[in-house]
Amino acid sequence: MPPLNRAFYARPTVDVARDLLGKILRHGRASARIVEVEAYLGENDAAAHCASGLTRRTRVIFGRPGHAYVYLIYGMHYCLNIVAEPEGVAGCVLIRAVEPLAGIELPANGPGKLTRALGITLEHYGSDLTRGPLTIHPARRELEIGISPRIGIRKAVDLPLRFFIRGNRFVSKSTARAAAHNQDLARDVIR
DNA sequence: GTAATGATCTCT
DNA sequence: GAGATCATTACC
Repeated sequence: MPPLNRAFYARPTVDVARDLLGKILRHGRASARIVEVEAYLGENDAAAHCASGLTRRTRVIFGRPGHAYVYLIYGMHYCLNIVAEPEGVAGCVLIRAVEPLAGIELPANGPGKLTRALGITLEHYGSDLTRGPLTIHPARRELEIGISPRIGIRKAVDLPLRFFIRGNRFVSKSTARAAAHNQDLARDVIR
């Protein structure tokens, strides 16, 4: 199965985030199903790294869609993001949790854990997801999507920009907690 | 130059 | 509720 093409990523960040759920993330022999993501918009989103404009660290977010934005947080955890929106428009999707399918021995239910489990580091910064070594592949499957506010941030905490697969046990613990508080939001179903 | 600050996780 | 631990940012 070929990787998702550029057009998939060149859409509004929220659409890309929701559609990434259930897709297969591959790195070398390791593969995992994406079960939890968060959308980070450009301007108007105070919680996003790219909110304060174009810097050296955030330049890929403004670049071509379908590339990886990797950064180090708290001095010890790498986080994997997928660049969305057409070139020139800021927007990215944070992969928060994946379900290990093959070639993975470590737990991957959290942004810091999944990068360690998949061997993702800063050298994947700006990597093209349509070419590899890091790729995302389609997977047709019916999903029940839950929506909740993002967590682990200080600003714009109330925006419902987190998407996850309901009932999947690999969704991170803190998401489940946030969802319990927002049952009216977590009721969306797509196919 | 230098200093403060996190899209976190684990253990106590 | 603290600690691990460092790239990026903002401000001298």
